Amino acid sequence: MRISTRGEYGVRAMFDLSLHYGKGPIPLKSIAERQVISEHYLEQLMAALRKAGLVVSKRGAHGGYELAYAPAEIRIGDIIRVLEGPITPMECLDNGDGDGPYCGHSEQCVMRNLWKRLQDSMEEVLDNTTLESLRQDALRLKGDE
Amino acid sequence: MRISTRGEYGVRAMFDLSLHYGKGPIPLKSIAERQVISEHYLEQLMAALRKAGLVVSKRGAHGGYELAYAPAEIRIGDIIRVLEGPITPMECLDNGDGDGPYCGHSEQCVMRNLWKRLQDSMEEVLDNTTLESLRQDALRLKGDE
DNA sequence: TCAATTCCGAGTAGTTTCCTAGGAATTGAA
DNA sequence: TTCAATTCCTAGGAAACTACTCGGAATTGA
Repeated sequence: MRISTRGEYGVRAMFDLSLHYGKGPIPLKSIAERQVISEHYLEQLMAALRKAGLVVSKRGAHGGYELAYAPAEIRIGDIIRVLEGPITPMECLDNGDGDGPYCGHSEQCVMRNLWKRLQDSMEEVLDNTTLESLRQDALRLKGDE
Repeated sequence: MRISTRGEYGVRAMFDLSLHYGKGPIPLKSIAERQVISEHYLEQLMAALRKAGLVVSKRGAHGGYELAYAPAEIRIGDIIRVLEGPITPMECLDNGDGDGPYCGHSEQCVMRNLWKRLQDSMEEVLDNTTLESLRQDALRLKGDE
């Protein structure tokens, strides 16, 4: 039931980008330094996020990455799905058809309903939190200091 | 973000036991057959559940396992915690102290709050569902057929 | 005594995780 | 034109984890 470093680092990096949104491309190196993440590893995560269309990149000198949309448009769930795969506690919830080995048993449906409720509650949190809401949280926290 | 077969099988086995609650010990072999789970593997899971006090066992002929408490007393979260470890999307939420490498940064707290909300929503589902509620669901489903 | 059962520890193939390594391609600036 | 800064790409690899299997000892009721 853990989010791996892929998801964790990915969200941290995207949050970092959201703090620099509108200031042009941010080099991966600086993100990696601020967030204390292996540069080469983060590179792979950014590649996935780029292919998914969540960030855009610019190569060469003064290149880097920036968010493809405003922070308010990017949900944490979107990031997690790219880096960790579907948000689901159980595989059978994923492939629309109920083709697990035991599906069709009433018992199985009871289980499926349970896992579905869990999935829904997870997605509710992750899809109702955007990079912008995190940014607001951070501003508020800073103000409280 | 997946529950492994340990958690899945464990919940299925415990649900199976709840359907036979009060009828004396149920041999592991019959649970494994009904649930189509490897006997030896399930044995290991039951050992963990026994050590955690969720089931009691009886050895020898006519032995088997039964729930240590009434189905209404056993939460799915209890089972998952025994078999999968703490229900938490991020390790830093687990060890009470915030001793991760980045804790203390306001940024880190923003992340921590996010993961905490996710954890809470997961625990809410898992701890508000008991074996008894699953049993009721199953009865209702059966009645609808 | 025997068959059914739990209990226990070891081993293992395959997958996943979290990286590291090295270099090609692109770009802006001096 | 050159050079440094950057993204992009592929490959590899150690360690941990997952989902088991195997074999046998101990216990118990008939």
